[in-house]
Amino acid sequence: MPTLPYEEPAMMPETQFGTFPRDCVAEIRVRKQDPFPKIETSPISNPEAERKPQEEESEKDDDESEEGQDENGQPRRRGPRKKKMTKARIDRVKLRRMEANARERNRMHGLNNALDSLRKVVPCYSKTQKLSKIETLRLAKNYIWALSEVLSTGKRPDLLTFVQTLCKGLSQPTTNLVAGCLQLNARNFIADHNGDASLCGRSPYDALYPPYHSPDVGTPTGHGGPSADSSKAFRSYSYCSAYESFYESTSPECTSPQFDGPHSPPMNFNGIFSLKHEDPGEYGKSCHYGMRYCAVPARGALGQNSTFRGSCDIHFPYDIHLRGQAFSTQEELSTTFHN
DNA sequence: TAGGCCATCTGGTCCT
DNA sequence: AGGACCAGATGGCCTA
Repeated sequence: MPTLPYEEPAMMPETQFGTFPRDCVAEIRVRKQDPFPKIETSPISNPEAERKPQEEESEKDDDESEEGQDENGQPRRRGPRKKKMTKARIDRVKLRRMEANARERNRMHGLNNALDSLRKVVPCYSKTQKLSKIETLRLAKNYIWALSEVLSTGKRPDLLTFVQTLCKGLSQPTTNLVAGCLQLNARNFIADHNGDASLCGRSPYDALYPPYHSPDVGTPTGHGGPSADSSKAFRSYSYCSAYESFYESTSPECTSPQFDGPHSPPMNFNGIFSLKHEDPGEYGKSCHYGMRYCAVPARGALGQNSTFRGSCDIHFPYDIHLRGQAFSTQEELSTTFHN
């Protein structure tokens, strides 16, 4: 339903006051709409605001003032007499509407700023390819979930499972983005229509562990994104070698005895997940972690990862965990995250 | 051109 | 009374 411009709807409060029959809805609306009518009555108590418009007011107000006169022998309109919409009153309504619009704009800007801040602390951040709002929220939720799993287990995480958790419910383009962020071979990382990331195809990883297949792997919907076959944008390289060269250590998946497959991490750690944040502006100063999305194409040779490290401007706790040895205690892990 | 995403306006509702 | 919050409507922009 199209919204009405200021001027005509200036009648709105009047309508709510008396044009409608006195049914329940009308009464409720009358009660809820108090601010407007009361503002309208306020000029009455203000002689200046009231007298001036009467003298120099437009024909509109004249017409309104004549409504109750019944001067032409016409039957008077039913219902309570409408209050005059003087120029001052109209201006007042306009002003309040403009102020409300400005507040609403500021509110939404604040919300967007918060979303931008959120974009910067989730794994995939790019100034050139911003995640949509909904995808940002989904990824953030998955990220928290995945980190909660790290905290709850206190073990070096399974990268694949971590990525799978991150990508749950995300659109295909965002899934590709996350996969790119994490330097996975997109051919081996697709999502089924439920949004659950899956492994398919062959890779050195497959040679060690049976690939995890969703029983229903297909082209995901949403955004008209590329299917698994079309995700050639990502270079094909070994997940393990990438991992190892990137982290200068052996991939846990390549050495761990068993791939457990995806599982659902707990929603939180001990019922509470709190992560003390630095000021966003501090991220660039303190970050020295490697895995970060820098809006650069996936690199085949991740061994030369110095370029990634130097330009880092966000935290990536997952990388914090990967770089170091397995945290011995939950406290140590928490300390790291909180610092 | 259709669909997705976004910003903005707007009126309703709730809260202080 | 006034502000915050919310959701619907609308139009613009972008991309496949």
